[in-house]
Amino acid sequence: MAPTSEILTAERILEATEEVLRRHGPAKATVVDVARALGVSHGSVYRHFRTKAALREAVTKRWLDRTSGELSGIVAGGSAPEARLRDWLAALFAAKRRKAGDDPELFATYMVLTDEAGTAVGEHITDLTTQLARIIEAGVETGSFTTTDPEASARAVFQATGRFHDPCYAREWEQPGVEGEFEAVVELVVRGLHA
Amino acid sequence: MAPTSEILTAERILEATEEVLRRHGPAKATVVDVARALGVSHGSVYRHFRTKAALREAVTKRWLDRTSGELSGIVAGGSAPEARLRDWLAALFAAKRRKAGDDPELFATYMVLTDEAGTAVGEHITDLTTQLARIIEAGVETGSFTTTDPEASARAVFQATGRFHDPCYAREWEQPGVEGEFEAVVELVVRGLHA
DNA sequence: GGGCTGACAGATATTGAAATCTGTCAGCTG
DNA sequence: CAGCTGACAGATTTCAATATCTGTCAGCCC
Repeated sequence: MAPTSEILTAERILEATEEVLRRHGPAKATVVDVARALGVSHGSVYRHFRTKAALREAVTKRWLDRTSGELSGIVAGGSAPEARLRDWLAALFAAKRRKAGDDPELFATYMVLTDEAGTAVGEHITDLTTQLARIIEAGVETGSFTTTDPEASARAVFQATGRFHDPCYAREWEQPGVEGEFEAVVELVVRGLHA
Repeated sequence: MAPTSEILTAERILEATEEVLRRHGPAKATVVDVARALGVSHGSVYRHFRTKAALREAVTKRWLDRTSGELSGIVAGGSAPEARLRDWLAALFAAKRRKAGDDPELFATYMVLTDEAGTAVGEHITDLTTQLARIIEAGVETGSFTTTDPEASARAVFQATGRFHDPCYAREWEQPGVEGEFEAVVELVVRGLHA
């Protein structure tokens, strides 16, 4: 519509794609829509992204990266490792719950996108478990935690708390009692990490 | 087709429905199909089940009950509570993995059914966590486990191991390394239950 | 010439008319 | 008369014709 006279860049295409996805949803968002929103022909979009799938994956990756960025601050924090672990898990839960609760439709859109995405989700999970591993390593050094393999423990902790961050459980995050369930699982897991 | 001369009973309808679901899948299985398989008119089916949804829910309930039945034997076993807990979790994982791996289409069918089912799934989960609570109570008595609320701990253990029994993870149960991941989570959880 | 356009072929999605299904019930049948 | 049938109304699903989209590319424009 508004033929913005700026140069067409991958970044601008990604922004427009996010907007189109927000408006139309994952099923009806077409690259023609994206091109129209940018005031260019759809051929130009294909100059920056080989396929529609690649474009969607790039949008997904951006979204996922924003989420891990929100958490990375906690890893370096100065508090005791056990408190940091609890904080990190609580922050992950809170972030996911907020995203799912504030705009359920957009969240559903990204659930569809992450299902399509090839490597992006795997990389995101690796990213998060690596953050977890750093915290656990710190705990091993201070003697709070005991484990022979912090990476493996990090994966176990991540998987054990899946109910509170895996999107497939999103609809249960608003039910009464989840807070308590979250506390109970975190308690179990933290105790399991101790000597 | 073959007009079995026996009396039409809810049980026979449920069996025929399972067969029709196995053959046609959840989307294309109609109550007309079920009636045809039994050699009766579809009106007769409605004499035993008020709606198609009620019929499907009854089939789902039967299937779920068969699964919990398989596990209940372990709860009463004579071994040490910790070993019993490990056995029970391993048996749950093995049972789910077998069902999903042997006949993926049928498993997918039941995933659709359980999504529709109203209370049946919740009751099934309550059933399983109650079994878990019995084992944990036994462990508290022998001093192996420490917890103020075995029911709550049972729910936490069940949720923490969700990745290895929740159908939404079924596709990951065949990937290499799951065994190890399962062991790691069970280890974490069992340690968390200790004093 | 680097970046963009727009027409094109094949694949995918939409649409609306026709077919099938669900749930009911008056009446048949043994 | 208890249990079953089959025709019916409204809801849902199928199917095929039609429209739109994806991905390519020769050529245009700045």
